Amino acid sequence: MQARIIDAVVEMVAEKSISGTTLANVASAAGVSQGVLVFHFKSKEGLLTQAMVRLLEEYRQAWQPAMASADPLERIVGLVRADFDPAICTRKKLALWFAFWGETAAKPIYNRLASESEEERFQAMKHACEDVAGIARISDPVGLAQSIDAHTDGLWLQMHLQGSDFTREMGLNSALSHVRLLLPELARRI
Amino acid sequence: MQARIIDAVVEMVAEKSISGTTLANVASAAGVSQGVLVFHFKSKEGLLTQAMVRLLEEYRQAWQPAMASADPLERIVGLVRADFDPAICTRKKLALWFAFWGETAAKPIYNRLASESEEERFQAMKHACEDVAGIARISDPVGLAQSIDAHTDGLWLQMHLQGSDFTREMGLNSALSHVRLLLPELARRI
DNA sequence: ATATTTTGAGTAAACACTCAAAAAATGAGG
DNA sequence: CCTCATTTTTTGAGTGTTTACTCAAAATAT
Repeated sequence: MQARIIDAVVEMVAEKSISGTTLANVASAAGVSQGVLVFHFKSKEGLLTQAMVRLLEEYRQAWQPAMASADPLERIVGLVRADFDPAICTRKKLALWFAFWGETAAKPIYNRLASESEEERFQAMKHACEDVAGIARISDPVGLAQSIDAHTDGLWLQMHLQGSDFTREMGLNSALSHVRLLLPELARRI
Repeated sequence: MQARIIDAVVEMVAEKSISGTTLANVASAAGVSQGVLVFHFKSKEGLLTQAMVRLLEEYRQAWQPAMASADPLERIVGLVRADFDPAICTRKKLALWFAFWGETAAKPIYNRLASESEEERFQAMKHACEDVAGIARISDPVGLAQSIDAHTDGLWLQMHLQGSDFTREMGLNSALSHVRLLLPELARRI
C-alpha cells in the first residue's frame, strides 16, 4: 500500500511537478482516499520526502554494488554507468530529481537529503580516483572526481531539458568518452 | 514598476520556490496590490515566465559580448567565465534556474525557454570549439563543447546544493582547470 | 477630457488536513 | 477452525484557510 502510494506520488510529481501535486490527485492516482495518505505519511511534505528517500535509495543501490571491485577503474566506470542505468536514468526519475532540486532552496529537508546523497556518492568517486592514481599518472585525483561527477550531472540536465532528443545511450557514451579523455592511459580498458 | 515586481518575484522564488510563491507574497514584497500584478502580467504563470525571460536575457548578456572575439579560445573562456560571473552566478539566481528546471516537465513554456537558451549558448560553444580545432589538435570539437558545458552545469548543481561551502571562485577555478585539461596545448594561455 | 494604472474588497475554487465511523486484519481462548 | 474483542487501516464527508483571479471605483498620467 505504502509503495503503491509512493508510486502515485512519483507519477504525479513527474507529470505535474511539486506545485501541481496535490493530496487529491495523488489519492486518485493511487486509487485510495486522501485520508490514508495523511494516515501513513502525516502530510504532503512527508509524502514527498518519502518519495525522495526512495529515489535516493534506488540510486544508491545502482552504484553501491560496483564499489566492491578491487579495481578502481572498474569502480569509476561502475559509478558512471549507474548514472545511465535504465532503472535510474528515466525521464520520470530525472523529472523527480530536478523537481526536488528546485525546492532545495525553500525546503531544507530536501536539501539535506540531496546533499548527503551527493556527498556519499562523491566520496566513492573520490576514493576510486585516488586509487586509480596508483595505476596511472594522475596529477589531481580530486579534480578528476569532480570533473567526472560534474560531467554526468551536466548530461542529466541536458537529458532532462532536451527530452527524447538526448537518449540515455548518448549520455552514457558521452560520459565514458569523457572518462577516456581524462584517463588516456586507461582508455583502452573502458 | 514592472521591474520592481519582477525583482519581488525573483526574491520570492529564490526564497520559497515556485510552489511557495503566491500573488499575495509577491505583491507584499513589491509593495503593490495583487491587482496590479494581474494587470501587468495577466497571471501567476505570466509573472513567472517574465521572471524567467529576464533571467535568460541577463545570462545572454553575460556571455554574448565575448563572442565578438576573433580568438576562439578567448570565446570559450568567455563563455565559461560568464557562468561564474558575479552578476550571474549568485545563490538567488541559481535557485531560480533550478526552480524553473524543476517545473519544465510540467510547464512546457519553461521547457521551451530553457531549451532555446541552452541551445543558443551551446551553438556558441560548439562554434568556438570547432574554430579552436584550427589552432590545436582536437579530435572531437562537438564532444569538447559538450564536455565543457556539461562540466559547468554540473558545477552549478554543486553550488546550488552545497550552498556557501562551494564558492563562485572555486567553481570558476574548477571549470577553467577542466578546460586546461581538455586543451593542454593552449593551457598556458588560460 | 481621456487613457492608463492602481487599488482593495470580493469570489469561487482548490488546498492541506481532520475525524468519526466503517472495514479489515490480528490473535488468543474455546 | 471458529468466535469475538482489540487493533490497525481505510473511508469520505467536512473544515477552515489559502489560492489565483475579478472588477468597480479611485488615482494618476497624458
